[in-house]
Amino acid sequence: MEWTDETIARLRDLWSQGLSTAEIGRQLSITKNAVVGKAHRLGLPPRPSPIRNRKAADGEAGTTEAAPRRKSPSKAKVVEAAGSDLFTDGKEAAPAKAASGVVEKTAETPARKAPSAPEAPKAPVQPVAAARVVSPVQKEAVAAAPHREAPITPPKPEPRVAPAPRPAVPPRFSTAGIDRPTRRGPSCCWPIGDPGTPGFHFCGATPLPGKPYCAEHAAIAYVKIRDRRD
DNA sequence: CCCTGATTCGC
DNA sequence: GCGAATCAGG
Repeated sequence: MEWTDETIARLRDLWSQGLSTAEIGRQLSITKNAVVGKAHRLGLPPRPSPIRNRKAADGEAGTTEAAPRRKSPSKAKVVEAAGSDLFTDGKEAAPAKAASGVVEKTAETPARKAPSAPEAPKAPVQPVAAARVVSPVQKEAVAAAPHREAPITPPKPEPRVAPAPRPAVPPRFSTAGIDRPTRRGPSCCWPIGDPGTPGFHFCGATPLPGKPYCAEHAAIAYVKIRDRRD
C-alpha cells in the first residue's frame, strides 16, 4: 500500500468521522488491518474498542510467569526462548505527541456520518430566492462519482439529539436578504493540512447537496470506490 | 456466526 | 513502515 499524502488525509478524515475501520478499508480498497495499523502509527485517536484494555490488565502481574501473549501463530517466538529478557524493557515512553491531536472540532464540524447516508439536505440558508439549482457541472460531478454509498452495514446510528430548538418566535427581522458566509451553512470539510498544525483548515467551499465535500473534493473522495463488492 | 478494534511481529 | 495473523469483546 502506498500511503500517499492524500490517502493519509483521507484516512484521517474518515477515521475522524467515526467510520469503522472496515468501512474505511473498503473505501480505500485496503484491509481493515491496514487501516488500524496505519491509524496507530499516525497516532490517530483510538476509538472505543469492543474489547478490554489489555495493557491496563497486564500492568504487572508479571512476577512469576510471563503471560502467554502470543500463541505462536506458526513459528516465531524463537527469540522468546533464547532472548529471555533483554528487550523486555528499553523504551516505553509513548509518543504522546498526539495529545495536541484533537483532530478536528475546529469551529464547526458538521456532524456527518458515512458519506453514504442520504441525509436530507437541509436548506442551507434562507430560501431567499435561491432555488439552488444544481449546475450541470455539479450534476456531472455527482453522476460521475460512482458513489454507491449504500451503507452495507451502518456502523452506528448514533442518535443525534437534534437540539435545533427552532421554536416559535421566528425572526421578525427580515434576515432574508443577508448571507452568512462565515457562519452556518454547509461547507466542504475536506481537510487541508494536518490537524494540529497552524495552517490546518477545511476546504470550506460549498459542498454538493447531501455531501460533505465540494464538487472538487468529492470527486477525489469518491473516485476510487467503484466496486467494493467482492 | 457476524461484527468490531488492538496488538504483535515477520517482512 | 507495512499489514496479515491473531486476539478478544459485543
